[in-house]
Amino acid sequence: MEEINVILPDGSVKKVPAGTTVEELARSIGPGLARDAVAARFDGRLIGLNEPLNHGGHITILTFDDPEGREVYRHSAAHVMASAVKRLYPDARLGIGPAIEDGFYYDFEIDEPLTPDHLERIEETMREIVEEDIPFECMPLEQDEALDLFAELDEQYKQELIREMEEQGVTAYRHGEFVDLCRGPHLPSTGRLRAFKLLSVAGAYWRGDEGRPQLQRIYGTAFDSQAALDAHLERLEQARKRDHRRVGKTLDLYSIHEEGGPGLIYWHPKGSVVRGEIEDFWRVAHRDRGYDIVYSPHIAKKDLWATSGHLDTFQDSMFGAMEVDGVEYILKPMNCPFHILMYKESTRSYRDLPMRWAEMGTVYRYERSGALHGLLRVRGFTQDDAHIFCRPDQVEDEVIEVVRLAQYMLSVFGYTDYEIVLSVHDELQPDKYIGTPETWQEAEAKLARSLDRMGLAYETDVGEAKFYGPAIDIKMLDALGRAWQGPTIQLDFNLPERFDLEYAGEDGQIHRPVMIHRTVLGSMERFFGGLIEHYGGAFPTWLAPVQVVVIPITDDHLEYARDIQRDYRAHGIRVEVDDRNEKVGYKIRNAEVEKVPHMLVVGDREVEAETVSVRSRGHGERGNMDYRDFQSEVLEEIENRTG
RNA sequence: GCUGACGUAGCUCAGUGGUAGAGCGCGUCCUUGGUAAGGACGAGGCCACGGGUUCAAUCCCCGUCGUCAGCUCCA
Repeated sequence: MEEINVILPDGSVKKVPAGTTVEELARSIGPGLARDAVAARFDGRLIGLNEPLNHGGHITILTFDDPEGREVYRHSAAHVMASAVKRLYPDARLGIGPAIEDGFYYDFEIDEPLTPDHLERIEETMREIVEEDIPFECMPLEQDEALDLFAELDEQYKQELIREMEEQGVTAYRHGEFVDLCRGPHLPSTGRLRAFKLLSVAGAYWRGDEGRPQLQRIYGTAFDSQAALDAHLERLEQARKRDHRRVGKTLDLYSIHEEGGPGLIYWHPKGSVVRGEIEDFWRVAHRDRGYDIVYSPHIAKKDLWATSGHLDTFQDSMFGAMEVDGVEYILKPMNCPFHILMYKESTRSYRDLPMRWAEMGTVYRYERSGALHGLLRVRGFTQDDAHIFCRPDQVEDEVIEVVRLAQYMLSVFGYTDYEIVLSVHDELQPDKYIGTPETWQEAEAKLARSLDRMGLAYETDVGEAKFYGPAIDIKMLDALGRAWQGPTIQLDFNLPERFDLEYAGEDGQIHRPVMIHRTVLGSMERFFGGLIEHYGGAFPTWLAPVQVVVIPITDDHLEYARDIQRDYRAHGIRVEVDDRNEKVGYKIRNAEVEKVPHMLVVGDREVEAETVSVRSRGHGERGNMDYRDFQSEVLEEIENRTG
């Protein structure tokens, strides 16, 4: 038989008979690999384990540890789920069912609404299908054959997909009685699935279009071992424990009230301390970088929003008008027109530019009720906004300075990793934007050049630009590796045009300035929500609502405890005395649960020696220290924002 | 906004067609205890709101509001 050479990832060459399957190849390399293999990449093409190798080439055998292997594995799990659903609900119509990050989903049209009980039954049926170990078979079909097949199966959504396919021929995959339109590849058989779980069910519009039918989407996940699945579920549980809505409640940071209206945040004293610290820090950081800090009103006449273009492109997000003296006013959804009015207050010279105006500006936006989410998606929020008015030749440098500021601010809050996205306009949806194609291209090019000059890697997202200009969006990764929308830097040639902004150039002529809209934290609400989860509620000392708790052992030590409180407080430390009639252990537990950074236990020994017995979050008992020495330590920790 | 689930004490949650329970928290008292929960007693509920069915509704049905999981949309 003819022999072929397959080249493995390490460069070694393996000689095998032509027609050897990937699985056989894996077995010849080692039993471990044979056991874990799920698919392979052969000369750039993703193939299944059953596929015979008919010619030589480069091969990488993929396991669950490879992202692509994971995708194949979970996609097969989605098929198994779909076949289970069809067994239980033969009338169910199939939508699509891809693998996604951390799992998979499948969309179905089923008359009966699915509940968690249904999921259990589906999961049970999936286990049966896995037990039956049914082989996955690939079926290459011509377009019209496929159409006939799915017409016969009464799968209208699949038919729609086939009709829109441009390439010649399609493939379907079959296991047992179940057939699905699918590019593949798949696991060799259903028995290869080792661990899976269905997680939730929710509505999802067919093809993401609100105007089309809503299907029922079942989410699930699959892993190559029960242990890995358990670990993943444990991670979900850990994330749930950090949920800012839960932590915000237990730590008494903020609330939302049905009586007051959804999406409106009430900052409690403790949450307000954190916010105040963030704002103080923010102000200093901005003044240091040449920003002026301004304030502006909350409402303005409707005409202003017509001039800015908000009425045309942002109206769906704006609260309705209120009438004052026969004139309509609108609650501000953005701060920019206000800063623009201030800019126009006097004639500006090129010497004045750049002008950097920053404002903690509270804005209101109408968000659809289903979009609201804790602190992350609200209807009233305070942006750490700023507008930089500059000359065209200053844009790139200004953008770079903003990115640097953002990097600095994020690092202070412990966000060391982030992803940068260049959000550009979508030429196919011109009515989403104001301005001409030329100005858009110029603006997008300037942003890209700034990033290039900094040597920063970024992705480009088409259609993610604001209505007035493109943006650099920075997504910060938190302690659990999740991405949060953070700083955004938006370039705007359009509003200066609409408001006819001017400055006198060195040449004595009138010129048009450029505006940079930017936030480095986003909004106080969203940033705070992210921060709560990032730290799991255990704020570093400089942000902690209570920095030190003094714990007297008995009432005899109360006076000393209060002396310490007075002294620490006079030095600006947020310190409380736990004077309740409880035992030390109880008070310590309480302070631990509230994630107070430092506890000072004081009893006879401490009163005698003017010391404190220190217990710090994450360190446990640290022994006795002079109370003034420890105070210096805390002050240093706050000053340096460590700890 | 859409689909589904949910809404019971301050919080987390049980529960039943015959007007309600636990733990934590809160209050009072006892206790003065050395590094993650001492004990006793007590207060606290229009069972989200509005209709309907029923002799009787917290429970069943409808609607409204809100929350949650998503979809869609965003700082």
